[in-house]
Amino acid sequence: MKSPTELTEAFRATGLKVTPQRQLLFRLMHGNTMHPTAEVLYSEASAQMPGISLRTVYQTLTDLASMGELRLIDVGAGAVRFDPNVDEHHHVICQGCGDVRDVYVAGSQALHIEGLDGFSVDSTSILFHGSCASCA
Amino acid sequence: MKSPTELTEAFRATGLKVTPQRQLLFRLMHGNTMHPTAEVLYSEASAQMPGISLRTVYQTLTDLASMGELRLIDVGAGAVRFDPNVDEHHHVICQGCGDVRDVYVAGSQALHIEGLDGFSVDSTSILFHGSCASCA
DNA sequence: TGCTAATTAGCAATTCATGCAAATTAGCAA
DNA sequence: TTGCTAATTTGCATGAATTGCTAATTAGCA
Repeated sequence: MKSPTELTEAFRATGLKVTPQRQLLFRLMHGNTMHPTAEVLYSEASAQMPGISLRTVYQTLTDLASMGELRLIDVGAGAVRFDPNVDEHHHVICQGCGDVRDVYVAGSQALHIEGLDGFSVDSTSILFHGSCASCA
Repeated sequence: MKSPTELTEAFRATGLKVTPQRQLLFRLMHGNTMHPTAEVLYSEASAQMPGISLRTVYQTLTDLASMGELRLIDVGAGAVRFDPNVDEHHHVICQGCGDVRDVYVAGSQALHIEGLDGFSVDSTSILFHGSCASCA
């Protein structure tokens, strides 16, 4: 995702307001590799801005996602996670502790797929399930 | 998944009872390529067995899943889908109508993954997003 | 400084799924 | 065939995650 400064400009340019809540979330997400859920971000945001609402956190995150600045990750259990890395990449999740990491898969856009039955493919999401170094 | 007859034997052999509700779900799922949700199966089951409870449908499906007879598919939106195909395979989902198909990906277990950072991988789930022939 | 559309907060509502306890029943044994 | 008992089913309550709605607030511009 863009930097907080760039996002500020991009928002204003589109007629969107740059509120303190949004700025805080820009900062919390920028460069964040934790793949946090909305609840996690809400508690982090609350520490810096008591009274911010969970609703606003959800709102801002989904807004950023629909602008293409965040990627939503569904790991199959629990809440959706948000990822500021919007490059072509995929994820591993530790089945022990739930930790998620970004991974890069060579040739993930050129997989040989059988059984497409007329479907055309726009994008590919790969989720690897395994164990992290601590949980192994 | 095994055939209804084989499942009947397998259940009895484990001390589990073969109730009419379970038999119905065995039949509804066997060879089913629709990737139905629990709600869909509940309405199909209700047509043949009025009064069957949604709770029982969920219970039986998750029991079958934990026996390895069904695969759970999370497509990132809406309810979990159930798949009697337990071979190594993956899925395409049509972003228009939500239709899901099984697909086979050559070499999906030998992908070159970068950034694993000490994680070991046990299994891989690939979800392709696209459009089906009708929605294209 | 004021205006106005955008945003926030906060609570209700929804969706999907599981927990629980009472009533029922499959499968076995006599 | 009958009765027993543990397994199962129901049905309702509960829970987690997320969205809908609306009044109150506020950013950004004139």
